[in-house]
Amino acid sequence: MSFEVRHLRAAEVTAGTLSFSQAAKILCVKQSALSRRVQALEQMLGVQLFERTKRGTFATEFDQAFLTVPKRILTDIDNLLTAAKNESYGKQGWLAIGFSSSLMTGNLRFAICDYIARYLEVRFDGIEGGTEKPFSGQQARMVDAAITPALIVGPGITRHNLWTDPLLVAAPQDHRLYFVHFNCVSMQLPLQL
Amino acid sequence: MSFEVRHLRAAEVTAGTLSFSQAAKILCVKQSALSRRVQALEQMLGVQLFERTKRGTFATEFDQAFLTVPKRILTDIDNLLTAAKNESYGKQGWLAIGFSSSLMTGNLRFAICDYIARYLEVRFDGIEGGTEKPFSGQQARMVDAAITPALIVGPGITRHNLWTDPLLVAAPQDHRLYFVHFNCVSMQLPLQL
DNA sequence: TAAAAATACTCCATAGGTATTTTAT
DNA sequence: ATAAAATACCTATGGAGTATTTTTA
Repeated sequence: MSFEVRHLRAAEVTAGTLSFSQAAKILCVKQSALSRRVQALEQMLGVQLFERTKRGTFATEFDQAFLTVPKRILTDIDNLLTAAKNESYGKQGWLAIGFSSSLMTGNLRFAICDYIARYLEVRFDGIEGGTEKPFSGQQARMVDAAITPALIVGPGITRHNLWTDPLLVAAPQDHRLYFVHFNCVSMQLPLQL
Repeated sequence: MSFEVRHLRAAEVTAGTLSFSQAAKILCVKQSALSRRVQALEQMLGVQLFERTKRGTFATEFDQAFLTVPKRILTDIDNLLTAAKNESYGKQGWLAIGFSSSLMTGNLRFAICDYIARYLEVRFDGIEGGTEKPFSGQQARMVDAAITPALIVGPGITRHNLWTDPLLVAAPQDHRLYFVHFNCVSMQLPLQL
């Protein structure tokens, strides 16, 4: 048997619901099918991910640590599909901003909404990542800029402090939209830059 | 049809060989099967990845940009499988070293072989990454240390120069094996540290 | 009783193999 | 003539549904 995306999806949803039956409903398969999927995954990994008692399903300690990686993989895949659909994308008028949902509140949310309303000709695409350093390395190349509390460094990446505490914007120095739109965002943000 | 890992593998290998026939051999399937896999992927993405002329197969412009992401996803998946297999792993006696295959030659290869032979009680697990900054972000937490020409920085990561040119070892500062075994590796490496 | 998970059994969808065609070198 | 890619056709593997069992609340 080969490792496939469906195994990761099964683990993800099951970990979310802590119930095979519910997870099966969400994934539109029967409980028996999902049960086997997770079993197959566990067998391939050689690790037990869930503890099944008759009064509930629990994630094992290992699973909790394990799951962060699949989450990122699945996010990557989702973004991949989205990005491909918008192939025209890389060309013009798009601004893809990566962010952690936990940051999308208060001033930041307001500033971005304002920007979207103000610059209608720029299509805005928010790509949500996990809560922890969501846009490192190559992923940073899928978004035009990332707003993150984590430290992203690398050749060709510049940062701007948004607040005095380490909340940064990281973007490729030579990015096509850098000079055109990025500065616009900066201007609109009611934040010290 | 659902998007699965095999589609990414097909695209990756095909982009590497620029030949469906060769890629099929590598993946141990028939040329016809691979051809259909890639077609299915292209259809799902709604984008042409390869240009098939009778005098060769070429990656489209989009594909070249596109492929960096699948590469990372596949590396993540491979590491996921490796790491899970060695769940006992995190506990003791394991040393997971990430490296780029291009580096695994000459002195470095010799040094590591020597270390393996000398410290039989330490199980060694090499995790191979791509040629470019293979072990960034979360990935760095899956290996005990990475040997890389790229600059890996982050909170809790220390580096040691192996050569005077920027070939570094990056490892979490508080890593359980850091003081115990990492220094041993250092001692055994016939390199200036 | 009800509800969740595992399992035996069956079925069929589909991924892959075989064979063939086309076209270019 | 050879070699690569696409396609039609067929096969069979394995994933999913159905039905059943077990156990707990």
